[in-house]
Amino acid sequence: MEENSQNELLAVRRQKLEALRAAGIDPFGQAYETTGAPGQIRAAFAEGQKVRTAGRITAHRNMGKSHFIDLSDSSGRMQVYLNAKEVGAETMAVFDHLDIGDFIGVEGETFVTKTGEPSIKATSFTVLSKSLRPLPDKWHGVQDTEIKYRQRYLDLISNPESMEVFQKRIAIVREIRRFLEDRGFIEVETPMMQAVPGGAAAAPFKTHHNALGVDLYLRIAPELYLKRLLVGGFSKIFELNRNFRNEGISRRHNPEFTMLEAYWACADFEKMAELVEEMVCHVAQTVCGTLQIEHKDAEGNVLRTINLTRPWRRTDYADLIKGIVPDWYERTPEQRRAWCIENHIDVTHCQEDFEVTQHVFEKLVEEKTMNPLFVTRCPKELVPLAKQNAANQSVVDVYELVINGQEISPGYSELNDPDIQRERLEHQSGGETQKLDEDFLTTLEYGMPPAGGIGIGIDRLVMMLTGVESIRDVILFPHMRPRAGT
RNA sequence: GGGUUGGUAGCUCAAUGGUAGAGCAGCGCCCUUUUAAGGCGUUGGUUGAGGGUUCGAGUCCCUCCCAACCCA
Repeated sequence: MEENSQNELLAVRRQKLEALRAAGIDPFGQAYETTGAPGQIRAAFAEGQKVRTAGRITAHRNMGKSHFIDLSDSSGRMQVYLNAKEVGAETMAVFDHLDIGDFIGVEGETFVTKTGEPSIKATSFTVLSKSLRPLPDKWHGVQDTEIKYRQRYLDLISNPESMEVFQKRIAIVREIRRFLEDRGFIEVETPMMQAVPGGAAAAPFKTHHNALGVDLYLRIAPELYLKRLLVGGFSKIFELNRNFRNEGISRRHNPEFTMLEAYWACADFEKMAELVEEMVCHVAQTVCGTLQIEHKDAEGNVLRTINLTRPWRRTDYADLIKGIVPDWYERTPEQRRAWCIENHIDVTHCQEDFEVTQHVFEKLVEEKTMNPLFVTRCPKELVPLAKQNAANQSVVDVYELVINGQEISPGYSELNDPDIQRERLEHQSGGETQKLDEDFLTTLEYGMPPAGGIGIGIDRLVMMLTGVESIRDVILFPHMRPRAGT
């Protein structure tokens, strides 16, 4: 396939490459000083300015003796006008060897065309990089999901809406950092390779350190190390980085994903809920400019609007369950299972009674909750690292924040009693349990201040704020099965 | 892991079991303010891979690969 059809398109570009070289022009040029990126010049446009800019040629409109080209990069697009009479025949001969996809630098003066388009009238241009392969369709861009994910650069070049989502993601992460730092939290870095993969219940990736001769695991959560820092005297810390879980890939799961965890000494889960509420609203207001987040389908119809207006609803876990089945907690475990079967909720995979209840919660509360909801005081079995409630030892002082039908953020009053922590970790039950990190338990014995802690799944937060349905659309390079030859 | 849908030109998409097409891109020509520029002409295919059924397969059957969606 590469031999025939593709090669004809490639051959033409290779010929132009050689033609440039024959004309004494380096097709892969040097540094080029600019007065601004294409999108910046367009955004701050003023007529009659001498400017220099650089970018990729993404469109070419040939009028005979004059040409219009679009130069683009992540900043946006700027039109360049090239007139044979003004730049001369020699320069136009060089221009004939350029293609859509090439990078050039342009020098000229700004003006507005008679159709009102801000433009640069080029006096000269410089070849910065020859593109040897054709770009995707200029109008439809890349539609093939496989190409979008495997060759993200093509998606970014040709699909402005994809570029916009990633720009928003970058802004969201930046605003979260700014928000936390403004409130006195400092960002720390803890190990991504851990001897005991703790802090969550998940299958880890295993690796090996040759010099030490030990197996290590990519972290599934930073929690236990951040708590070691609370013991060490830090009182307001956060880490915003990657976690790794060796589990299935789906619309909502990528093997590596970005997590924010923050800890605040002498705070509790209620104070953390306040913090998260403020933070998400700050980010939405700053990045999206609104607290009403519209999710649209491919045709642009609004599917739903998520209303982030404060205050956010807070309801106890048990009350939410009772809202579905009022006498749920008066029933026996067998009766609860029977109710699930009657109501077509598959709980065959649930080993323990609390898992049955949790499954009902996930299907009938979580998945149906679009606007923010803090689910408070969850069953203690679900959260072995949180403090038990003083009045009701069967629940823990936590919230689970649900937005957009997904768990976006948990927040705890952190368990700081080393003996209870040991017991809770040793007596976990159900399908998923956490590893026992002896070194962490020893650390707790030195004394950890009471603290509030939160986690926020950044990918899911970005999905919620940008209205995309798949985690792959908010991760630049989502994991795919490797393909031979690529 | 199970189910559904899909894979055709560089890209976006067509094609009752009966000669594989269009638009864009490319190439050639015309055009000095266009913007999915326009007009005329033109190149380009092992239809994801491999088997099978048939006079004849992009299309039907089987196996495999890749992807998306749903379920677990």
